[in-house]
Amino acid sequence: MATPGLLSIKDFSNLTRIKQSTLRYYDNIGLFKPSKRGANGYRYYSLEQITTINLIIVLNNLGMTIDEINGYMTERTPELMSKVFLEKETELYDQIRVLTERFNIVGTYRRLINLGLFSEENKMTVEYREERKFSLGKRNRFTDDTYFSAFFDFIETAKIRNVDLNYPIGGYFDDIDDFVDHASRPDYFYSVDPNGVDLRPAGMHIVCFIRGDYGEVGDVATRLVQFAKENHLVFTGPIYNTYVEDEISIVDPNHYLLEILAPVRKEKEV
Amino acid sequence: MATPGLLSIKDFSNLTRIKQSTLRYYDNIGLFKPSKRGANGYRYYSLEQITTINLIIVLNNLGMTIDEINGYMTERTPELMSKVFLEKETELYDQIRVLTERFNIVGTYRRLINLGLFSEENKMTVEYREERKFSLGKRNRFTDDTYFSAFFDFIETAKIRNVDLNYPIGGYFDDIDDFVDHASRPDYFYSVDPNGVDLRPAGMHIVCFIRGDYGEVGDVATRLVQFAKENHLVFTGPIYNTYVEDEISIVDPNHYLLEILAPVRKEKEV
DNA sequence: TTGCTCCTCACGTCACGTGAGGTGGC
DNA sequence: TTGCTCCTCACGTCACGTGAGGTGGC
Repeated sequence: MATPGLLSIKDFSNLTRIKQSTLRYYDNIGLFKPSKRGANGYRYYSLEQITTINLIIVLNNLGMTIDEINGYMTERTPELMSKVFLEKETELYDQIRVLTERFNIVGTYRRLINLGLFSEENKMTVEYREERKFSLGKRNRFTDDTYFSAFFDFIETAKIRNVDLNYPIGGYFDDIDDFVDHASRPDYFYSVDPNGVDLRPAGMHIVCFIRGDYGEVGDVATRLVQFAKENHLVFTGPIYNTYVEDEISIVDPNHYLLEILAPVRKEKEV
Repeated sequence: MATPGLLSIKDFSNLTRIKQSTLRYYDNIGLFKPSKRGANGYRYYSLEQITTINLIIVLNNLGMTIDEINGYMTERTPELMSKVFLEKETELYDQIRVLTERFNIVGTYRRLINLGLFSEENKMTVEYREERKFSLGKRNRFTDDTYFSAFFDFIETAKIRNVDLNYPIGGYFDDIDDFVDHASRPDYFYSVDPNGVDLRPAGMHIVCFIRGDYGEVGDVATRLVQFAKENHLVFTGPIYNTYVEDEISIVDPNHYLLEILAPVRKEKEV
């Protein structure tokens, strides 16, 4: 400290934990200038400037731009700041919602991937599955030969129907007959959104994992029927096809991993 | 659609809701190229490219940089992505915590400002106040004439003691005697952190608002004692000085608004 | 000719961080 | 002379968005 009460840029930087480069930058743009300049151009800051820089740091920490902060440097009243802060709260709330949504998305993908990693392919088993929420799209209409025609519709109407496309996507068949009849053309597409409005109830399911591109399921539908017959099981609900490994985790489209879930109960003995 | 199954940049942009400028940018940097270029340089995208761009969008929405995404375009396995996603979840969780903290900070300032807006200055009243959390700093030692010497210590040790400096700051006196004795030199500074480890209990308080710069409280301490005497009140705890309007909402330092709280109970009748 | 779609190229953005090259006082 | 602190200036960053100026086909 050369002059009493005045701090060099180094001391002021250490005290406030603001980088020297930032202090120079704020000086250059006119946001926050040192109270004195030495003959050699050195910057000197006064103790009183701590409250000013604190204002800047707090507003900056609240996510305000330099421009906004600059505006409040000369003109701020309790009434105005109360209003501004209320708006900031709304903004922050929205940002938190977006990040929470992302958090759910990564978690959903990760859990599906792990499900695939711990499963055996092509083997049919009967397992208890907990309930899961999801979001059905509109009913599919395949207007031409391609799988895409209905898929486009799903994508295009997703926003209107509040279906979040960031989650993995699955195919839904009203019943086993539909699945046997047109296994590569689901009656609906759906998004595996854990906050969706539709519900897959808990219960026993035939579970089978198979590999292939979208819509390629081979003869799994008839094998499903066969397996049910052999094990005295009756189908009790829609068929769920969920890609637990899709383009997100697999490079080669021919190796996506599909989980097929068919809710069942035991045949009643006569 | 000139070529069957191929989409112009406009159509592809509309379908995927990705801006044309973004598609051109992704092409330029080599992240995502159209499957064909016309003789005139026009870009044409195939339907199959939707899954690829979906991968990019999803990873982008998860907050990954273009560089990270580029890395995963050629090399990704379920095992790797499961690991990466777990790390992303941690990152996102931290970001959510930061934003939640900011949300609390703006809310705290706003509520203090509103408190000031609805209060009358210089008037003493007795009011019930709910409990509030806060964070005490270390005990103050004023090594020279200035208010700053102790304040610096508070700021410098804040990080070590986990005291969040983004919240408004107040002064704390062990009892009314200390306040009368050295009203502009609190025994402690504290941060009005709603997640702090210290607690101001609920109860009746003498409340008074006065205006002035930091540490300028005039004769309010003796007036407090006088008021208590007249109203047969006994002081039962520490004195809390909170700046409800500080540099954050007031330009002129001589007009900060200070709230003084003194917990009291009625004198027992003999 | 007009309108539409598409192209390339260059520059702007936001809040700094970094590094080169140089100065001044002990 | 060496080491330290400070200075200015210029360029880089990140993921695009914007605008100028021009082309090609109906």
